[in-house]
Amino acid sequence: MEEKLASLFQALADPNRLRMMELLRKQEWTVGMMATQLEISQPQTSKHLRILHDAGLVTVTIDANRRRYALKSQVVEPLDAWRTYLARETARLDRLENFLAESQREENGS
Amino acid sequence: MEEKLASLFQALADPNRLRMMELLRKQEWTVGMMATQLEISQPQTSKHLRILHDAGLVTVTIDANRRRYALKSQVVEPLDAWRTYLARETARLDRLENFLAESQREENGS
DNA sequence: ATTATATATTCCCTCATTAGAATATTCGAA
DNA sequence: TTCGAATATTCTAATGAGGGAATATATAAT
Repeated sequence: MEEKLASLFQALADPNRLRMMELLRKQEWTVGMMATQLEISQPQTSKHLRILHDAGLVTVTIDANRRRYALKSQVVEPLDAWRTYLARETARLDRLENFLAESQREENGS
Repeated sequence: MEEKLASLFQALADPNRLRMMELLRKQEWTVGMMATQLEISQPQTSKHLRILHDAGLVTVTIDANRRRYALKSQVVEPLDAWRTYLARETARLDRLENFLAESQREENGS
């Protein structure tokens, strides 16, 4: 089990692939569309999509000489869970920084 | 944001570190305890725990010359979300396999 | 049949990651 | 202050991942 979960996280552990996942939340994408949107090369786009597909995170529909990639619906929830977590942590850190900045100002008596 | 999330997943994208996370769900652990439990070397244990700590997934309490590592409570939920997802997917695949095996038997008329 | 388009794959290079071994650091105990 | 236990760090070798360029494959259009 640990192995499988590790592969999953490995597939997600790349900024470009996460950007792809984000785009895929909204709609299906062909390789060319994605490459244009993300401003990365077509081969890179294909490679990253293959990794996501191998990890079972996306589906492919072959449509003539195009491939339409789509997000597996089951992935949305766990992905959101992490995004929520990260958003909360970031907010928490921001509040901490503000607090520390306040304390600093108070020390200076300004 | 993508960058931060990618680092998070990167930290989790290792079987040993996931085993650590699993152990940490139950209780706090010192480095030595974990090394023994997981049967990996002390330096490796320290290194992996450092990665988890740098990613903000665990906390450390310095206690004389020991360190007690604990899971940050906020990570339990998103981690569980993925485990649930994986369990469901595995179950789904198992059912599919069973179905295909059945179909095969029917074809043979046995 | 030939050509153009969309996508995938391969090769190569570079950089990151992992594990093991050895060493350094920290702290309590004697 | 010296010793031992617990932990961290460094060094090195092996493996893996990501990007660019070139090439291969598949399909539609002519």
